[in-house]
Amino acid sequence: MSASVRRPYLPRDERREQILDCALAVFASKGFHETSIADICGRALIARGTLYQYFADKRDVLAALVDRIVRRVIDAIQHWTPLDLSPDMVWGEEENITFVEARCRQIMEVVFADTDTASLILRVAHGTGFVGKALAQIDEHVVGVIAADVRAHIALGILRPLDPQIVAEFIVGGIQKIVLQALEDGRPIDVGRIAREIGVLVSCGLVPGAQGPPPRSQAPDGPR
Amino acid sequence: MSASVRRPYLPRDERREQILDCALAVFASKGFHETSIADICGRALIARGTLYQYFADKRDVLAALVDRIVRRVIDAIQHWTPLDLSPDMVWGEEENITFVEARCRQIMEVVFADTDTASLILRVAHGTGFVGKALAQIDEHVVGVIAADVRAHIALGILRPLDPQIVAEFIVGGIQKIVLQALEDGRPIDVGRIAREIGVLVSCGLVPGAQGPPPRSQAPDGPR
Amino acid sequence: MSASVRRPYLPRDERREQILDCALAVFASKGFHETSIADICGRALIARGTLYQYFADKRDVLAALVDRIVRRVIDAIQHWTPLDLSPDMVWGEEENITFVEARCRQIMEVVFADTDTASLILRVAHGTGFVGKALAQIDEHVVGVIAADVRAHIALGILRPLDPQIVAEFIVGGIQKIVLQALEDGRPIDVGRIAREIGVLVSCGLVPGAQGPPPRSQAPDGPR
Amino acid sequence: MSASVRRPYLPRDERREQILDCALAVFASKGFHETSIADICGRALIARGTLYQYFADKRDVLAALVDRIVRRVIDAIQHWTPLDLSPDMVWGEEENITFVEARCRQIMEVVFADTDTASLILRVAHGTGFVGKALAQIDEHVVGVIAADVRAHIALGILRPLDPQIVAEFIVGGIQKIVLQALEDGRPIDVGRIAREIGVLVSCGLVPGAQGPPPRSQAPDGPR
DNA sequence: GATGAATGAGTGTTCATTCAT
DNA sequence: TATGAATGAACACTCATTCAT
Repeated sequence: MSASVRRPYLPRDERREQILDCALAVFASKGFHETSIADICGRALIARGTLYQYFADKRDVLAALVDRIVRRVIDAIQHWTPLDLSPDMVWGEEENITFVEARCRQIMEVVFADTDTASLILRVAHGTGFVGKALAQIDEHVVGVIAADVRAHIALGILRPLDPQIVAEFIVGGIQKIVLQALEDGRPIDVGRIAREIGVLVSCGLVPGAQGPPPRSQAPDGPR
Repeated sequence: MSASVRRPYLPRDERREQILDCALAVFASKGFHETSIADICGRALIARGTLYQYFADKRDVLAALVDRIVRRVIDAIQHWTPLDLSPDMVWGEEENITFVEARCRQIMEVVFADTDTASLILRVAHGTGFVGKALAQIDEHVVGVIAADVRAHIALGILRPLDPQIVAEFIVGGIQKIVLQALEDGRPIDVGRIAREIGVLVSCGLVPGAQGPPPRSQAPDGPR
Repeated sequence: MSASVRRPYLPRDERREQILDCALAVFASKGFHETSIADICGRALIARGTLYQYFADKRDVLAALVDRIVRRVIDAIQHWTPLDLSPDMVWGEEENITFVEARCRQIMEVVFADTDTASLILRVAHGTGFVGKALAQIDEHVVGVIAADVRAHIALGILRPLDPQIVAEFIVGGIQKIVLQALEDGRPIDVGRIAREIGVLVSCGLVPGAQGPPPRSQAPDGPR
Repeated sequence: MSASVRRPYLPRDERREQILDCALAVFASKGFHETSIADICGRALIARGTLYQYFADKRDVLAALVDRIVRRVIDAIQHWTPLDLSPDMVWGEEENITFVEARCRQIMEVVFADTDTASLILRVAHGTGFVGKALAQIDEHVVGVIAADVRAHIALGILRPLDPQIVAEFIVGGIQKIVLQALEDGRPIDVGRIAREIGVLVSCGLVPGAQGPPPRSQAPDGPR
């Protein structure tokens, strides 16, 4: 991202951010343990000692990075459109599909601020103990929102009475898997299409019902 | 698991297996990088040098471990009951639920040979490059089987024409997430219940259709 | 040589040279394999890790050392006075003795920059594969110069038609043996005397001819 | 040499000799430090532990090997034809050449029991402290014999009064160098030719005297 | 006598971290 | 503030040697 020209004496905050940018890039591509302080500093064009003026140690760099991500994600989630459950609203199959679809898109977009962030969250997360805790917050929040959605709908009798927590974890995990797989295969991600597929799947299930969703123009027609 | 007496001149193959058992336990609980050769040997009650009579180096231990797991899992998958698509079969909603349920149970059981294996697969997997490649095989196989199932059903018009690959990845990812979450929370896993929920969700969707599944006794009625 | 104070933040090049000096001393006295990194660092009063900021590994230290020696020796050889073969020159027995004597002195002086270097060249040389290759260059150069001298003289009919290569190797080997023997016995080396003896031997042979060299004051008169 | 078929339960002395043969081969080609016990045992087709029933440790193997060589060489030297100095013998230039030639041939033949022995003596010798001492005996003996020859001739006025020790070391060193060089280049060694050349060189010198040696059929006529 | 499983001291090497400049 | 030389704890790995079988 940054990797700007050598510009000594940067204002403190900017330098800190720059280091974090570089660290993110390197962590994402090599993983935490495989990344050396030298890697980060090399990319940031600073001496190794300089980094220690901004961070206590290597873990602290990752911690700050994760913290920044968690803050951003949770902040984004807070601005998600809440579920509209006004009693006079008609909530049919199509409404539900659209809603799930929207949520999926939101999740992917929040995790996909950029590829590096996604990679860090999905790959580096597990494995490094102390980070797991922090990143778990993200999942908790996302899963929490979904679970709340589901629970509310169930309470209204709009949705089938499944375990909201399981459903939420299942959905989030499914999305993450698809993203992760694309990441590892180096495939691009068609957010719109994936979100729609998941929307239909989660809302209507695999077995075609009487009033299944109307066919769409970009409807998939087979295996990829 | 292992933890035998001091210097008990084990036959070559047994010792090797024992070391792998110990390595699995330690890797699962501490991660690859945090685990030292001394950790493994300490648990196996052998000298550090002994390990090197069986494995070329530390990576080789993990590689052998992963290899063993991959072999077991793939072998297990090979024995999964194939999809019965005899033309005279009536394939309704309930049949599909049961089928998905069974598959979920199979996946969880294969990954849950034991907790350590699950932890290794789900947590250590991503991160160390060469392991990712090997473990990816497992996912590929599992996803492949599911995708094939879905594709076959779609071809028969039994299932909605969604992208089989996406559906398969979604299901596998969802299951993994639920397992992983339970693992991290230290919660036990009610394989039967989870499988049923997923079966219903994936088959019928959240929106209750005309002929949804019949209510069950142990139906969930709220958040956990 | 070296042995400076603790932690004296030396400029990069100086530190490198100092480490090489220390390495030379230790390698010369203990040999490559018997020398540990700790030995070198102990002598240089630096931490073990510091050495690795200047050299890739242990072999690299020896390689750098040998490289430095080879460079110096070959450089010295390049400045040796070439053979004067102007046609009007009278080239008799005495001239030849003096010439051989001078060459011997040059060889010994080049190898005797110091005792450690001599020891390294003559003792450590053979044994460690990659060093042999490098040090072979020195011998090749020296032998090459001698052989060229002999060949030129033979062409002019001044010298007996013996095989120049054999003669050159014989002379160089003879000198090395004498030096090595002195080194192992801890004897000092009387370069002048040895050079003169070899000069006479090689020029006139053991059998006294008609016009042999005139007697000298310090002529040896028996066994040592 | 040996490396015979697997024949367990060999008579003690034969097995010992076989191990020494194998050790010689490996030491000669890889050097002492680069050779592992496993190398030797692998070649001898015995288990590693077996070696320790014949030798105390690795050094002991080399020591025994060197001892065997020293014994053989010194024994051979003892049977060298002594110098014939009967007063009625005519000792001219040609006699001296022939004598030196014979001695050279003897030296090379003794050192050339086989290539491996030569390699061991000339390459492994220096470098490994304790072996140096043992192998020094060989040199001492050889040099001693030559020096005695020279000294005796000088006393009779047959040879020029040079330092016998220096002359002897020079000759031995020269021969060793030629052999060593051939060894390293993988060249074969023409013992006869080399001996003759050295004979002439050492006896008559490079400067052609009045009655130099008569031309021979295989006289060299230029550089190789 | 022969085996090879087990040992563990010894060493090379890495790299996050410190600190004099 | 920025530097990079210096550090040293930590660790992987080797291999001669022992000893139960």
